[in-house]
Amino acid sequence: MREEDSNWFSRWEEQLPSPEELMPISQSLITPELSMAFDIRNLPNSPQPPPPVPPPPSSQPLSAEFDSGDLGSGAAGDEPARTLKRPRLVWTPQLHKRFVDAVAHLGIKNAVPKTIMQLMSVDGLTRENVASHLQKYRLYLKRMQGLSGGGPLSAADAATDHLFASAPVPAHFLHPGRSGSDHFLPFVPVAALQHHHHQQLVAAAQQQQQQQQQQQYHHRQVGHFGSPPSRQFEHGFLMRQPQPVHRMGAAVPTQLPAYAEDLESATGGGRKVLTLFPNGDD
DNA sequence: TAATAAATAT
DNA sequence: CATATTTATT
Repeated sequence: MREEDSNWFSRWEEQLPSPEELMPISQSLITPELSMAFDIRNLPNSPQPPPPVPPPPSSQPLSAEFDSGDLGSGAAGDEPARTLKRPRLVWTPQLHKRFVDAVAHLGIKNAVPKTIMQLMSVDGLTRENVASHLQKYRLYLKRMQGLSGGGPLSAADAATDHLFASAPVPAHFLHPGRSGSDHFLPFVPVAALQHHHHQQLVAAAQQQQQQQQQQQYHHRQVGHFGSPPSRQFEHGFLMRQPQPVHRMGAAVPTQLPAYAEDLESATGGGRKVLTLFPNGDD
């Protein structure tokens, strides 16, 4: 254990905390804000869109439950509704695990950002996120190949790709051209994820956290407002709804269990970062 | 400062 | 969709 370790270790502990312990905490951290349906998906041609989308794009509205007075002190004219830059997505090990799982189930051939994203069914996750991560993942795999064969473990690898190292990499990924085709798929490595612990709480927290996401990135350090609305449990779960996949030659195998997302303010700086984390088991 | 990670552009 | 480049964060 050297000082070097403490560097990434400090942030690491924030990524793999006991969800059960964080749950109660999340409840305290949650802060009610404006609600916007960013979950909407623009469908080019929607044959029968039964859109349960009550909240139209007319959002902007802030509940103004607390002091919505001067949000941007000095920032005259803030345009929250539009021009909303999505917070930096933090790929947590669990999320990456799900990513790898999705790729493993889809196969290298079908492992395209779009399909992966759809299979992951993680709300808030966009194709760009998956694409970017996928590219990094590929590079990681390529590097692993080069080192496998005589090259010993490089400390740099473990230190640089600790995130990827956290996720089990299917052997198939390391062998592109093998057995002619890579359309095999024995079974899903995804064991059994049936932990319904207090997902409700997580769900509620996530719901509120989503709201935070849309909110401006001001508020340096958001303490707890201590206004726990008791009307958030009726929203079912956070997992993405069974999105009917249209325009797909081969239908995806099946959606993975379910994952919720959590928004956490990393870095005391105040930069809001969206950290989706699957509340399954690792 | 440099390095890593994600976002964005090509 | 894949790759390259730029930007933000550590």
